[in-house]
Amino acid sequence: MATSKSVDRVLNILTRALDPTSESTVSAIGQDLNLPPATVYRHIASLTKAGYLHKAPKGTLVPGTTLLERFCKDTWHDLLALHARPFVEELSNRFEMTSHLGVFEEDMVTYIVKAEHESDKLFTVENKQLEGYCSGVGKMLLASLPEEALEEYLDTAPFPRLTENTLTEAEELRAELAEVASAGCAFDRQEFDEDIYCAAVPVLGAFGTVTAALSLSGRPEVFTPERRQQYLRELRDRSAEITRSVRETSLSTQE
Amino acid sequence: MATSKSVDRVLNILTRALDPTSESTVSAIGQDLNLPPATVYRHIASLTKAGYLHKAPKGTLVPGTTLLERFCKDTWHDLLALHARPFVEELSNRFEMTSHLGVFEEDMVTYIVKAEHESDKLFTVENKQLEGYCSGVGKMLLASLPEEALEEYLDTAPFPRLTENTLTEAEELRAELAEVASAGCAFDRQEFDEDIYCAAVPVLGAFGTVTAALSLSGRPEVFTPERRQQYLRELRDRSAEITRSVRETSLSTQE
DNA sequence: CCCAAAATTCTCACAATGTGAGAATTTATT
DNA sequence: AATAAATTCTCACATTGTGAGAATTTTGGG
Repeated sequence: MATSKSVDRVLNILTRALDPTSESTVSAIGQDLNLPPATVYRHIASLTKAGYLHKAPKGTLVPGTTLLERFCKDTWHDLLALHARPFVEELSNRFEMTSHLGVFEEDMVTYIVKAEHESDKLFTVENKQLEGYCSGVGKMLLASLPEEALEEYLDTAPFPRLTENTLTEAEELRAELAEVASAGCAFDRQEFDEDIYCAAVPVLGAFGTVTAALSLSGRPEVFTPERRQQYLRELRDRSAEITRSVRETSLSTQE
Repeated sequence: MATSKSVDRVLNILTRALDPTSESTVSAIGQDLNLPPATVYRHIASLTKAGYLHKAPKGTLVPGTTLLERFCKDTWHDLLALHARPFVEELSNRFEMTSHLGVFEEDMVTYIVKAEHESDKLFTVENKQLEGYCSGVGKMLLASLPEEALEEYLDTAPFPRLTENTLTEAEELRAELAEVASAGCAFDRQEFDEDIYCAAVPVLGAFGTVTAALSLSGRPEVFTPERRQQYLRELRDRSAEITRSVRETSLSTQE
């Protein structure tokens, strides 16, 4: 029963902070558990840094990004969308193309942020679900699924053919997703629509795993090999910034 | 930046264990974070004791009761029902009356466990929702609500009158609930049905707060003052056993 | 706008407390 | 039954967490 004091204290603090019935302010917790302020602050700093708690405006503590990502998918998606939007818009403006941020829910892709350029409109809509097997974001997310979940998805094959490039067979898609996984990016090569090409990269969350995917879509002509590389570079940079932005909010302001 | 090593380690372990994409076995975590087994085990013991993790059969770690109660209401209710059932049945048999375990959801009471004696059937059904203001379980749960939530509920007054004892006005109910809160038990004095009397006590969860209520219902005649005391004693004992049972599972077997 | 009262962060010296190797035990696996 | 793995225990050491108090920032009245 060699249980460590500091750890037990921290967990008590966390539990107390997560208790929905009592106001969770830093010093109230100190009172309740009668711990000296210095100690409580130190520990709450750890909890905050690790994404378990988040300091909301008026000094109250609320569940942090780690807990949200794991247990409150909707709230997490909202938070992610909030932080990602500026970057998605930046991408769209820079390249005069459409940029999406999408997540995976019940075998479907949901675009939670979309920014398009007036010159090049797409039919997609925020918060509407669409199939995963035939889009850049979808394939990126599928490729990041745990083994069994992916196999379950592949069991629903064959998939409806939408263009001559669509991957309709389980075997084709499995191979493609393996490549996507190892490359860390996905392309939709006119698999959904003859006139759309797309590049997508993963966005990492609190667990260091793929929580969303970020994409740029446009007319096939612009996706020359060298441009593709440029797009990927930009997408990767923005993706990293999104991850950082969400993580940092855990440490600083707003909800 | 005086952050403590053991605490940071524990939080890393917890995060790693909660990561849904990788198998969370005790030693796999040790590998990943390269920590010596002794250390990992010690810390996981703390996490388990505090209800943040739970050792599932084959050695995998799953979210514990504290997290479930706070973030996965449905799973929590299932778990609670599983553990409570034997005690609810015991109560029903012992007194040849009906016993319920109920929780509060969106302003309504849901009975998640019911045991009745053949001699004294009630019309209630497991998992069906019913109003809170006119039952023992309902009043016990209402009385345990945080201030604002209760006021919000009271704003929906007046409540439909079901018998001549029904508390229909916000003011009446507020006063009654204050008494219930301070007494730590609630009676339904034929407020819902002329032929039913009921006693209810709270059931505490991982936060030490009221997570459910346990009741005995029967014909009014049997609720003599001295019998009432006996019922309350039994209810309180069973309630404590339910709490203990759920908590201990965090330390031992099954999911 | 300013002052008082909290709240929060920092500093630091001390020893209490967490540490990890390894032995001992229990539990899977063949 | 035998072997391997997983888990718990033991223990001596110094690393690391501790909390009082001072210093700084933020908050909230008036």
